[in-house]
Amino acid sequence: MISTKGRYALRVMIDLAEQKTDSYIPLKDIAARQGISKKYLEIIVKEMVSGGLLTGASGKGGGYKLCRQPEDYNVGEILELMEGTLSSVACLAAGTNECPRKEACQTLPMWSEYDEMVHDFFYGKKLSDLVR
Amino acid sequence: MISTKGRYALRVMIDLAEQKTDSYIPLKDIAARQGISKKYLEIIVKEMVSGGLLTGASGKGGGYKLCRQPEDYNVGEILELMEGTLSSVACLAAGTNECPRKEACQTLPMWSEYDEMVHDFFYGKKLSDLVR
DNA sequence: CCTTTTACCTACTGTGTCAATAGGTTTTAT
DNA sequence: ATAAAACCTATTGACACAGTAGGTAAAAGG
Repeated sequence: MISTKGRYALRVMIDLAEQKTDSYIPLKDIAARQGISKKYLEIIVKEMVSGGLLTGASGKGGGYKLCRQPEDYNVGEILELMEGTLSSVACLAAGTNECPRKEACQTLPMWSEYDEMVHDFFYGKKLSDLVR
Repeated sequence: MISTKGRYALRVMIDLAEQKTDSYIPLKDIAARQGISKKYLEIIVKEMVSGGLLTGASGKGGGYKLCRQPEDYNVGEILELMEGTLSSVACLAAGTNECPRKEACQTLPMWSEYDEMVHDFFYGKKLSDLVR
């Protein structure tokens, strides 16, 4: 299951993509519009900044903004950043030590095929596709 | 992520589908072949019996067997039984109270589309497709 | 009847993640 | 100087995951 982290992150991205202005948008406003705890969003947005999805600016007049055009983001990279992985099974997630049953495993090909389908689905959706 | 419950259940089903005989197979043997704790498998297999995937027989000569032909099972029903749901997001899982943002939500259509794709993938795979 | 083999049952546990909350400090524009 | 914002560290309660432990009931063979 996609956790709130991934889902909220996506909603923040959409919210920002819908803003007309090029100035920074305070998290307070985003939280209010989306009905999400601002404190919790802080954690999420922080990861999005360090992951290169957003830029933040402190101080009065500060906030967050996209650092690319909406059509230059895809949903997959957003979800993968927040969820850590999009893999369906532990043995296919990045950074996992190889399964000793790898060669004999009768389910691995199915999981691989599944993961590829999921990857293609989310990496094929642009942020701009979700904007009103 | 698919948990060990779902993955192990699938391996048990495949293991049973590969047996030539029609007699009951002791869990001990399945656990040994699959390299999974027998105690843990007990919990999983119990759910599979009550879910109608397997039949069990106590006593000497007892064990477990499939109650249908391998081509009459699909992977989706096995995973859904063990995982509870295959839904990608909480708001689409069965038994969840409706999201108040449902109408306005800009991500819901994507999650629905995704869930449909996942459903079709797993319900389109038969157990017999995974047998050697 | 007794023993062996098997499923079946209840309970517990350590670890980790999820979804936040709390309370600060630093930065920046006015 | 002040207000508004991001940024930072720590903590928490609830729950699921992945088992483990120790027993009871059932069935077959001798």
